[in-house]
Amino acid sequence: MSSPPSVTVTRFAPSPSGNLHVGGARTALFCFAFAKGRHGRFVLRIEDTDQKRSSDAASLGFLKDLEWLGLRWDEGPVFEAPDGSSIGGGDHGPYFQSQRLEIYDAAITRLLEEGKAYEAFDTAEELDAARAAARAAGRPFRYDGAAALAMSDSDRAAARAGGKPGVVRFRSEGRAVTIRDEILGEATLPAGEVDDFVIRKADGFPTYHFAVVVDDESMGVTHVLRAQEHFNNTAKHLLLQEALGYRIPVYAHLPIIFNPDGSKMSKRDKDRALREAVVARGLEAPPNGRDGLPLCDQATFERWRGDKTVQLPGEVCSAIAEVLGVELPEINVEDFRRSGYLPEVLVNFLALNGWSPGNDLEKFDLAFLCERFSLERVVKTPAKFDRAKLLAFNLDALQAMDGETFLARLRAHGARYHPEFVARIGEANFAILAAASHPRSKTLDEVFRGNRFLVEPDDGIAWERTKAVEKALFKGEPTGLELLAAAKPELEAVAADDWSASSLEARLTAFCEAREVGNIGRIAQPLRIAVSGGTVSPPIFDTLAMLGRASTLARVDRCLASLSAAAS
RNA sequence: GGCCCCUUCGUCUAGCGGCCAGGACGUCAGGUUCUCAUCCUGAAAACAGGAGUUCGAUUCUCCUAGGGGUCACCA
Repeated sequence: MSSPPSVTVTRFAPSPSGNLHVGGARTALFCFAFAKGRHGRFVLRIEDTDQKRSSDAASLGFLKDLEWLGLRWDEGPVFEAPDGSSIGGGDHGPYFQSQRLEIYDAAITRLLEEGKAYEAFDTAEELDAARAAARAAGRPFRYDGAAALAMSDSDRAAARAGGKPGVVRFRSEGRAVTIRDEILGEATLPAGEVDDFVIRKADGFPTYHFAVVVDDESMGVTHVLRAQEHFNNTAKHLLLQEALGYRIPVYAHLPIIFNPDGSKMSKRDKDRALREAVVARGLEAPPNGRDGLPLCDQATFERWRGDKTVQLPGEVCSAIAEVLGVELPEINVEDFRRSGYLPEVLVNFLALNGWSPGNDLEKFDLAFLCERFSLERVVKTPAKFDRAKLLAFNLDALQAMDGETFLARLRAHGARYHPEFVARIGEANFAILAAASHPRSKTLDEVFRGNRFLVEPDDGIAWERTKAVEKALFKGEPTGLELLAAAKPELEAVAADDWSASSLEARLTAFCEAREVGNIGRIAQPLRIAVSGGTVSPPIFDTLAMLGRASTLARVDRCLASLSAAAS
């Protein structure tokens, strides 16, 4: 059943090698918005024609990320969303290219029969040599099909029988091709630019170019929105479409998203960040994980440490970073989710890289984007991904929430990424923590990362003698430590069943006034250090309330004992 | 290197022949605050360069420079 041409159909066609990264997410977002805004269909197709690089686990990861962003596909792999609803399916499947081999073969057979494609039996070595020769001569390599074309049927039969793996190449005849693009305009690749490219690999799988063209046709795709790096490829696709008698979809090539330094965003950035940290610390061996075993073997670690081109598996990279306390740059959608960004914020921010609604409007949701998105307003220039602005957007969105929503979303994030923390802190205290953190958090995750002291055992608190700690504890008259000792009886005077932020505040405010120590900060800071080990925590009375009477007093005692001795 | 594309504050962008070139993030300077963060005021900050076209160019054309993409049996 094919769609009437009046229906807009877009598709997002990732290859499942790795995770969905923000560039891909932005492409998917625009595809989604464009289709939805025109009451069309958004198709998801998995381009797994590279057997070496594809894996089932990776393709499933994509689905989860897209769903999280709110980009539900109308057709594609079937996926059960967390809310129990089902996404995907459709009449144009299968949606995994690896399951569509017969379809491609039929089309290739047709081209072969019509003389628009031919078999070739060049070895990788021969091709490499030809490429090297072209390079040495200072000209670009273009495949010369003369020899393959000159083969007779019996030559080919002999080659096949001899077990020589052959490929099928498209006969482009070196024609000039004009590409029409909704964003970039019109461009002509001169004759000779497109050579006889491979359409079926020796392993029997189609190449990307061929599969894309066949699938876009059979899935009724009317608009191809994809990254600008595909612009030149369009010439090949146009040639194939003409040879196969297909419709030509509208093309729109989206600007690429880069790192702030202009490099491509990729997993490599994580390896680089981790390697720098490892080298800076002089680490010679892989650290141990929670189970006490090294996170990877010594040889792998050394090779990775010394060679910038070597990458560690993603999980190993993250695990080592976590043990070392190194923050890796977020690259994949999952990374941003783990870091505590909101999906609606990521959607909003991603849309702003390459598109804007005009009129100085920056904050909007997915529905607005669907309604307003248009190709005319997509810019031509590549964007550099600005995490600082994303962070500011996230803060704004967090602050715009009501307390209840913040609590619910914080809880969901905690359940997913910090289950032990959530279990230990308990329901009532979690609510206090959420309320106290709400006005001061830029991400969901920092609430958990920054407040570990709340769930540590009392004797697990260690006091680092940083400058800020020294100042708060040992400077002034009286010193912070002396004030802390003096305030201890005040804390003890608050009964366990009266232990709340408000009673503590009343008590300690009175204490400050009586002692004429002035600002409440004079006692807040020593207390904060005593109970948390550091100089940063939620407002002090909330902090003490969450800790409870016993823990607070135990920690103050330990602090006094440990640091008074050190001071003298 | 060949071919293709691109060029407004540090960054994301608005602008579609006549604007004191606007907004946001960031930065800087003040202020509020028990830490952190938030919050409030204010400021600095851009049309890559050169020729044209035009009464008039950020806007149109060309050239130069710079940036990007692509030249696989990867997508």
